[in-house]
Amino acid sequence: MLKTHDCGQLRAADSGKTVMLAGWVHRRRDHGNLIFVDLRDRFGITQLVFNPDISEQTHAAASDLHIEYVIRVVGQVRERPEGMRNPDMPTGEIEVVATELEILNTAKLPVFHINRESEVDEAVRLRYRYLDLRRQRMQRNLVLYHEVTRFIREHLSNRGFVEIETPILFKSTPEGARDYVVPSRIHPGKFYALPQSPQQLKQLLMVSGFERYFQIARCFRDEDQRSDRQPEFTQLDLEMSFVDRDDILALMEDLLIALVPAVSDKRIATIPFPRLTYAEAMDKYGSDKPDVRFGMTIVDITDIAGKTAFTVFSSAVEAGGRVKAIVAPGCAGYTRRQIDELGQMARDLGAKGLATIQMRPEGPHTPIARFLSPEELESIISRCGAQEGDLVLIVADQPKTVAQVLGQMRTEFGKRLSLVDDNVLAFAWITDFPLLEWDDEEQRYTAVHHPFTAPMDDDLDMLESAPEKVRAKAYDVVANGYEIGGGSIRIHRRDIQERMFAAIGMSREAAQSQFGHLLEAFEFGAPPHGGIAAGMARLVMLLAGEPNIREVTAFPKTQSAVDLMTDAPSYLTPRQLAELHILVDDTHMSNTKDGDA
RNA sequence: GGAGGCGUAGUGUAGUGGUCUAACACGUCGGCCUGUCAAGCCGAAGAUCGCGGGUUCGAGUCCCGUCGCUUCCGCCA
Repeated sequence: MLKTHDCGQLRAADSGKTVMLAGWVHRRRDHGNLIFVDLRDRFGITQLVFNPDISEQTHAAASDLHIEYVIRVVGQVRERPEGMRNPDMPTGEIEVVATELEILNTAKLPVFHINRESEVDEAVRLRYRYLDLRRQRMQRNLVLYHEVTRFIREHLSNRGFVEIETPILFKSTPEGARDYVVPSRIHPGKFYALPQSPQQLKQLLMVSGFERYFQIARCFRDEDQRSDRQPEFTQLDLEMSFVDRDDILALMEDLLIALVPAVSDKRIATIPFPRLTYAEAMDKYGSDKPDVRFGMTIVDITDIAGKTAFTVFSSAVEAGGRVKAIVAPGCAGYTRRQIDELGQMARDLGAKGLATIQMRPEGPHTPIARFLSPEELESIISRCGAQEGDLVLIVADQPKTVAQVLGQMRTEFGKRLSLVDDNVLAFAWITDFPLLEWDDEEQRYTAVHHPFTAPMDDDLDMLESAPEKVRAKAYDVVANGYEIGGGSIRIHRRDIQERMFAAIGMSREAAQSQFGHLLEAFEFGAPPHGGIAAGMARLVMLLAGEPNIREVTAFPKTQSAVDLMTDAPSYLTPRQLAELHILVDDTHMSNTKDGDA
């Protein structure tokens, strides 16, 4: 080892010891004679002192040090003189008086500040990610990620779970997300697909009798990015046999309740986690991943509004729509311009318009006053529970649109009015999802969750007659407006799985060629089973209080799925393409003969 | 595929049609300095204002296009 101690380790009790430290020059304070160097390694920072009275040669060498040089130092630990201790740093009571200095490597000037937490353009950070990862924020976040992973592995291992790896080169299935594919050299024209999740394989492991499986699993989905979505990501994936829904929920809830205090200072809002059905969540929060840290729930005023003379309301109700409202506390004083901006936001979200009631001291003010009787207005206000000083926002439309608009506006006001506490994690379960939904584009039903999700027993006989009414044994765990994980009890019988494939418009032949292995496995004694998968980065992002998952990902890709550091994806050489039996359109070839190579 | 935001020295910002011959902070370089810890003081260098085109007597500033990053919608079994 080039060091006897790390830079976060030495204390007053170590004074007098001769030590060897190695790391990066974090800062240098050159007083001409005395030189102070803050030496940084992964574990902390220790102050070095170079004094010409101790070693003239070493002091002269220290004059040539620059930021981020990699050095090794030999010296004596010394308690700092009274009044010169730094209570803000763990090693602040000591310093190391350097007697020897070796420059292990020089460093170009970093393109951004490594020794301060200043904002830097993210493209620059990603281009030089190895430098960005030296900074405190990323060091802290990646260590947290590791702690979360380690905790989960121990927690589940202690409960009889076995971690089993499943292949990354797998089979393409057209259901679900777009696949990332890998050409086969040995089998011209054939492709592997990278797994979107280990779903089928973990179900097969249940057929194999492992009973309790988990995996910290890499997954790949070729869809557009979001602040909480990367093209490749990691899931905590788990599956259990001989369980029902509440067993999975209890396991996951126990895990999260134990995890949060073990790795963070965040407080869990409510234990046990609240449970909402999908219908309740959409009704009250306008979202299937509601932020339940604050109220402002959506109020249904369809019965009152539908009878008014305001045709926007009544015609929406006649068309099968709903009229709903949220109450923004303390916003009655909004200016005309602010109200107009809210109206524009509502239209941008898909509403035809936005009705408002400003609860002013002199009485309710609303642009639609002339369409409402005083009793109707009073009735709406009373239903919403609006008080003086509040602002009521009303949207009339099809249920889906109303939920979308008011749900998003609720989220906006949650931020705007600081109703959300960043130190709180408000977990909740969303249950009773619909099994299927109609897809206009494809002109068929598609699985809301995935086609292996079991229908509720009571709804099974509607699978063919009223597919949209069938509820699934599916559940999501959400926190602070993010979907943290989702799972279900699975189908474990061939006949029901075949009916499910038929319900999503899949022919027997297609089912056989794509999922024949699974159908066949179900005939060899598949136990009842179910599981859940949770996005690791989303969870760590919330634990770290970060605004996106790139901040907890070592080497993330940009929104256009590019790695700015390596420039992946890149062109292949003609020789590589030939070997893979791939013809690429001239317009999509590199203009250099050797591709990117 | 669509909508919005951003792009000015190494980094972060200011500049919203006319001494902008582009300012400030941090950093960098040179000098001084033996107790600093975001060290201090003095001085200096450093920017074809993302790229291309247009409007104008005049464009960092307005318009069009394009590229990059980002947020959201679609998409994400």
